[in-house]
Amino acid sequence: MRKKPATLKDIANELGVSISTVSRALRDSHEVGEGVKKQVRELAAALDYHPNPLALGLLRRRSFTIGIVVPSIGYYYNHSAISGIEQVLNRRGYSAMICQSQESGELEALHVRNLVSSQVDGIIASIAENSDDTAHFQYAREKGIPIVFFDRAPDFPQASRVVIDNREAARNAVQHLLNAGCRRLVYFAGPAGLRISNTRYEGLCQALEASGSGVALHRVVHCPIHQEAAYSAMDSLLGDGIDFDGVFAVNDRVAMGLLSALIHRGLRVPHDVAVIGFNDEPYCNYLQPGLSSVAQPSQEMGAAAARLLLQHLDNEEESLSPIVQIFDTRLVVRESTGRKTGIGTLVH
Amino acid sequence: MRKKPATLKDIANELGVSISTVSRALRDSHEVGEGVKKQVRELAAALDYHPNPLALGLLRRRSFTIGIVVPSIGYYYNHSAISGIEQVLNRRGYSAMICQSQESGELEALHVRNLVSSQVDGIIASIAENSDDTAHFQYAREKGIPIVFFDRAPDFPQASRVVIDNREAARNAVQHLLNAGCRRLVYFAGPAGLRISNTRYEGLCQALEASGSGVALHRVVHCPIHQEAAYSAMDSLLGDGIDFDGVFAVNDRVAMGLLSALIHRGLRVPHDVAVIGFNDEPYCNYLQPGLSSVAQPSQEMGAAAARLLLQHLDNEEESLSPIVQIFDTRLVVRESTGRKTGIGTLVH
DNA sequence: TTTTTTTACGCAAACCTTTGCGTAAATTGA
DNA sequence: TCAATTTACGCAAAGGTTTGCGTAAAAAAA
Repeated sequence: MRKKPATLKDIANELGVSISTVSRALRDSHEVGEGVKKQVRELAAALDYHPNPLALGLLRRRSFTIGIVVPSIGYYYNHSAISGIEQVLNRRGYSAMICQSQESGELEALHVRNLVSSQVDGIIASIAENSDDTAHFQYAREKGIPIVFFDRAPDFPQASRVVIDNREAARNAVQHLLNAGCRRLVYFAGPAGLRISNTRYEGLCQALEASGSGVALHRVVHCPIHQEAAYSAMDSLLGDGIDFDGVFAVNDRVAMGLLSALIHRGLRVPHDVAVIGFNDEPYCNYLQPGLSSVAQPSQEMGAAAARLLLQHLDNEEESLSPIVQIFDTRLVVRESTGRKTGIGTLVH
Repeated sequence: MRKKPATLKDIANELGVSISTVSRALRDSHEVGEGVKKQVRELAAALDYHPNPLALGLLRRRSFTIGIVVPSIGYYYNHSAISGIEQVLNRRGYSAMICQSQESGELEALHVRNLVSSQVDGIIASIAENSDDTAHFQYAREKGIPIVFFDRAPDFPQASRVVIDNREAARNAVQHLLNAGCRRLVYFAGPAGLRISNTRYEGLCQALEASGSGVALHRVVHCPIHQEAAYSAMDSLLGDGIDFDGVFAVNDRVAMGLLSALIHRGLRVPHDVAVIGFNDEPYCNYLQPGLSSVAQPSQEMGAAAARLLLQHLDNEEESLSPIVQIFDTRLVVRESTGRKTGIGTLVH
């Protein structure tokens, strides 16, 4: 037996006034006498009245629901960002529908169209790895639904985005590898269709060019974003007899897998091979050796994306033009890129 | 400029029929002629009509929003469970408000009361570590809002729960340590007020008792659920000169931290000390040595919790009595509890 | 005192949908 | 052919809230 929540009508009937008066009293309108106001407020508190969000939404033509679409909530970056999104959203009374594309463009499109059917007020998204078709986002935009991308954004100028400078971040990471003495690099790029990975590749090339001769990229390795896949990929790379002394990985999952393969093959990290990842996941510091990485302020970026979306929702009519926010990254140096001549961290 | 979604009225006006007829036509009522039905359906498709969820909700007295309260979305168990919850919920058109208690009972209470104000249809929760005050859940129940706990459940018989048998799981884990040859154990229990930790402690004791003499629990260590805290705690434990050869940790975060401290202190795992954690987080396999752990089907448990909640919502009036679902755990054995006489995995 | 202004409230529409009930017209049965 | 039934639709209420407009009574101004 569900208790019916108190409504304005309940208060109005009890007090013998009209519903409008109660509504105005609770909003502290000057059109209501002080005596009545006081009575209304007291009774509202006694009945534990809370305005019905659906009625408000119906009136305001808002569902107060936004859609979140990410490849996987399992990625540290994503659940960390969602955490930031939720914190901003909850304060404003919004709730979220979280959808996982599982790195599938088709599933992503399905989710987005479902969200539009559900009449969400806005969408925050990080796209699937091979998602170059943006028809579903176009569809949402045509319905007037604002979109904010974060982390992985497609080429879609009609939406705001919260991202990092992937080129620069990669350049810095690779420069760090070079500074550590690496000369023959391998790039573990993740899936071939991943835009941010390609952008990071450009940064990698820039760093190589800037450093002049004597350094080279010996291989770009593609594999799914799994530890296992990265492990296998590194294992077969070593089997091929490729000669390298530094690895830049598109993210920490991949780095974690390949690191494990290196160790199991008897290579010393960083003595034989230095490794750097991306995202600075919480376990990086606890791998052996500790994994150097590029840290992104994921939670802040999620919060920023949510704030941006709210901003678009608040300026509904003026149709705010898309905004791009670029966040800074931070290089976190650990043992996996320690100086080659340094004391090996693996010597227990 | 927000496009107004098509409504029944739009279709009705266009076709010169009444709103009710359109509504019935779309629901394929026998009270509408075939010709009209066809016209309505075609126009609905052309206008890309989707029923307004708020109007439906208002009518059905449902917000189609549920609240999720967890200590932190950063814990693997939680975001994995949330993933399962969302999948079940989204299919039924529900959205979620995710709240993090940050392990604070006060914040948890605040969140729950806010959710009640937001008139959520139900709540799925895993409680904060020291949350023995259940007044806020009581408050929600009095409003007729169904609650399903998962993982960490308080002593609150008016709500369903989806849990594991923590006593048995701990007993098995400790038995495994004993089988591996451990005789002097330490329990890294996490925060003192954590119910599941205390229950696991009971399981630990049962395993010790069952194994007769010759084995003993040498210390119970309390610390917050952080790698850093666990590292420090283990570090000072070693400083105290406590003699032990096996560690059972309340979860993998704690295990990861203490493992790191052991390694840095020069101890060999599992040769000198065997370690087992809980939850089987994705990185367990990639620590050095690989961390043995107790796996819970977190995503399935989240999905089960969501299904249970929907079940309660569907049987609203009959007021289904609380249901308890207990899931099986699985021991995942890795190097950290490998045979003492085995080849050390640390020898690179 | 009369007129104008202010105060303090109520009515009703709007937001969108479902559904019980009423009712013409068409169909069936006698 | 007339009554009884069926078919196919419309009306209106309900769900909870906000808000423009109308209007009595009270207060202020003339």
